[in-house]
Amino acid sequence: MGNMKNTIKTISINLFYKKGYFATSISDIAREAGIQKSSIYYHYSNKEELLFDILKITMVDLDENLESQIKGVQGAEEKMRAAIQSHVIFHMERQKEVIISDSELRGLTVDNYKNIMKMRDDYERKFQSLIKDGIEKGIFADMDFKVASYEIITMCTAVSIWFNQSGRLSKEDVAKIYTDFLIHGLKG
Amino acid sequence: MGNMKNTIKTISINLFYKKGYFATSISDIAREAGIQKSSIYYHYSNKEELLFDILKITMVDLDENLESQIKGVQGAEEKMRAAIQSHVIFHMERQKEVIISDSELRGLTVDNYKNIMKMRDDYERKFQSLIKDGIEKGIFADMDFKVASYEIITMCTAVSIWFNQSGRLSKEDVAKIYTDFLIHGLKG
DNA sequence: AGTTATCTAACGACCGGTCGTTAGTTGAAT
DNA sequence: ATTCAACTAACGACCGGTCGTTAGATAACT
Repeated sequence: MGNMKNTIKTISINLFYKKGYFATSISDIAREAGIQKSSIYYHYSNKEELLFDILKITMVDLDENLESQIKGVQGAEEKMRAAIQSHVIFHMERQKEVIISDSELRGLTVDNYKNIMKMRDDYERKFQSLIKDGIEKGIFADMDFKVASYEIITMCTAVSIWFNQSGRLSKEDVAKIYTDFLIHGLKG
Repeated sequence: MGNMKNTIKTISINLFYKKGYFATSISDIAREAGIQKSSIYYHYSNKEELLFDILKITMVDLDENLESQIKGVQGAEEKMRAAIQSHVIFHMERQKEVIISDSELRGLTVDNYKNIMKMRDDYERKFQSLIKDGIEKGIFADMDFKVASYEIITMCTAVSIWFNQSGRLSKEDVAKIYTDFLIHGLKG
């Protein structure tokens, strides 16, 4: 699996997802990694840093994913379609990490919490810009763009909860359904 | 505040909401209630029963709310509007409890978990029936009714996360925005 | 007298984290 | 080429503290 630090991170993602951050002990992680719990502290200075590392990387990847997918796309509707698709597919591919990101923010101390929330706000504002742009161009109906961004992001984020990799629908199927549904909502 | 059992429940809702179920200790609850932690055990046989009590009542109320709001309403679209409005408004009025319901299911043992999930499934199926009905009558576009139910329910549930009682928008404003947006999505 | 509600006191288990130590590796100085 | 200091990665024992829970005493009300 490569180096131990990565092993610890991967195991932590699985355990935090399965049992939750607080219910997962350092001993649990060490046991699965096949080392003593004290050895964890060579790689991470405390439990929270481990959580923060996971949350931070997930947010960075999510944001980079969005930027790369909308870059170069022309037209307000097409840009929004790309953004929705990017968000939905990321949340199907990185299910465990995004579920941790949504449910374990309480494990962070103030500074780290603010750090993550800042990234979230920035990400949210990118969707709001896309909505505003579509409204100004008359492609989307006139609406409260902030509420619209919450509607879109929360709905697309929740796909991580119910989507089943080996289920009836492919990621592309789901992305298409979500995109069409939301574009109709935006066009009004 | 009435009897102690109710006081304990109300305090628990606030603490579970603010700090999370696992991070809230029986001592925390007792301290706020002004009693010793052992006295909690006179009213609840263990910590999980306290959580289960909160989750169960919330689900029962949510379901009763839905039934009473769609009862007597005529027409597939109008019935769906009533259902969405019922769900959204409940999630703005009972923010703390529904957030606990969505994030603390891991605190339940198998039997209690199954109990709650059964109620959730039943509730979900009621939305699916409404969608199927609208599709059959040609009012909604032809679509995957299961995915559509996930789209609607998860989006409307998440209103509990961002809605601010003393914010810019009233509950009725938000309900209207959500209902219109989703009906457009359903009509395609 | 009996019941209800609370108290004090303690329990065993487990937690996150620290400590001193060790074995193996690396890299520069001699 | 050999020596030696620093670094990496891990060990196992242990700490103070908190947790949920239980047992038994006690006070207040009916």
